[in-house]
Amino acid sequence: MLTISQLAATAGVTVRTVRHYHHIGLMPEPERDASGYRRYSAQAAVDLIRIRTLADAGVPLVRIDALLHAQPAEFAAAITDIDAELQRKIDQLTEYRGRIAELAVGERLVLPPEVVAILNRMRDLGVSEQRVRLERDSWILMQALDPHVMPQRIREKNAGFDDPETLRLYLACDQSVDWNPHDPRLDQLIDDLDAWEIEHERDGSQPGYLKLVSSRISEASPAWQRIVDALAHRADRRRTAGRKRTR
Amino acid sequence: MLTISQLAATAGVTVRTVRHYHHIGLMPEPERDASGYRRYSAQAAVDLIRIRTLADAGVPLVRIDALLHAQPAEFAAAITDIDAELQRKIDQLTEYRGRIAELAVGERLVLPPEVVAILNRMRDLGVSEQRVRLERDSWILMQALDPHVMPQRIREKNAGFDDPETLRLYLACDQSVDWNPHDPRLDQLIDDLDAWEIEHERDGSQPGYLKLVSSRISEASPAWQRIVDALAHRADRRRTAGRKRTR
DNA sequence: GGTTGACCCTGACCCTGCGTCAGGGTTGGA
DNA sequence: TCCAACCCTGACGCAGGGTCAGGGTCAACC
Repeated sequence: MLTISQLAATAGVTVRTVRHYHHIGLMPEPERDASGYRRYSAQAAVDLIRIRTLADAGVPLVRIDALLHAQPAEFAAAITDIDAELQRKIDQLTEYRGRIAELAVGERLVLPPEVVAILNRMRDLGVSEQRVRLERDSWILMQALDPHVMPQRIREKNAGFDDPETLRLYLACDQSVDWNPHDPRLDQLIDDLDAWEIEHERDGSQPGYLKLVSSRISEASPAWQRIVDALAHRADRRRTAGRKRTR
Repeated sequence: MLTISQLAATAGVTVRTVRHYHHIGLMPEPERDASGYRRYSAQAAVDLIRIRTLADAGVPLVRIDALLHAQPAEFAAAITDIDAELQRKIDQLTEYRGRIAELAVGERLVLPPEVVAILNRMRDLGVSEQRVRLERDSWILMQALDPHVMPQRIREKNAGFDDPETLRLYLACDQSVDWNPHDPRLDQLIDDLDAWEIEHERDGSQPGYLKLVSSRISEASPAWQRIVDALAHRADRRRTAGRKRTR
């Protein structure tokens, strides 16, 4: 007769593991001696080794009991099944590795290299780091919520930086971050931006992620909040007027 | 401002996931509205998406917070580390697959083909299925506890089946399973077995696993128990006598 | 016969990353 | 006013054990 630690040593597992198998019903509880110690037969050693053989092959404990009593055909089917499951997990981890490899540094964390290039171009143009982070976050949201517009936006953004007027407005906005919301320079800036939107046929309507973007911009600075609100208001008035005329 | 389900939908996770991240401190709890509902800023959406980008690449949640605030060098180091961990898991699962593939059917579950061949040879010789199972279990124990003697035992076993006297004794033992322990035929059998052990220079001493084997044999039948006990007793007497003579 | 160290027992919490109740309160539209 | 669809907290469950905590037992040695 064996004690629990002898049994465990025989199968190369811990005492805790044996008790765990009793707990989940994978092995029956053996007889106890006078002082309540478990006493195992040699049969138990054989059973435990067979269980471990399966467990060491990655078979989940819940499936082992059925497998030990299965006919060859069922057994083969179950093995095939478990193998497929293992393969699935391997594929999952392999995909993880692929993604991890792409997370090289910093902003590459989420964004494609074209966008990283845009952010670096902004830094070169003297845009504040705060504004660059906001821009980065806008791209993150865009990628999460509306990824198919990314190439288009990337082209537009680069074109904007190539156009002197657009660039001037962009940098002016950047400067205005800590202006007082009632600063008269803001009125001029808003007029210019509104004109820019009309010229570029932006109607100020915002699909999904853009609401989050402008929400973030408003959160960042009172001056910017005023700009966003004013532009939205004007665009809204234009749409209303447009409907009147076409009615 | 976003509700929790809007935030979750934005990042493509469940509401439960967001609450879980609050619980473990990965995301700070946001403001609550008058009725106690969580209210999220657009910033929270960005943060959650960045978290999920890492989580979707297999980064454990506990490590994400540090990673989000890491410098590029630390970040790269951590990524390398996590990648190694993923590779380790993949290797583990791949080894599982290899083992699973070897678990073709029934006795192949644990035993090398030579042993399976021995078991089949026993069946062909007319040995009872009970005895075959006992034999199989003996090999299982041997493989677990003393694997390096396997080739030797396999040769001995096959040699035994090639020898008519050994084979006769083997089959006689098999027959005796349900004899009464006081059956006079047992006395003769024990004499023959003892003689066989002397001739083959077996001294009846038992290393590790053999104790378990004979323990299992004894458990299986009272007649066998008597055989095991009698042989052990005689071998013991011989050893004592041997020591006396050599003293 | 007392001590010491190695065992044994049960019960319970810990890890991961959430899913899934249970048992409520809130909101917004028909 | 009612109903569906939200929201809240709290708790258990999963796989496979690890790791205390707080005790009892056994064997050997002094």
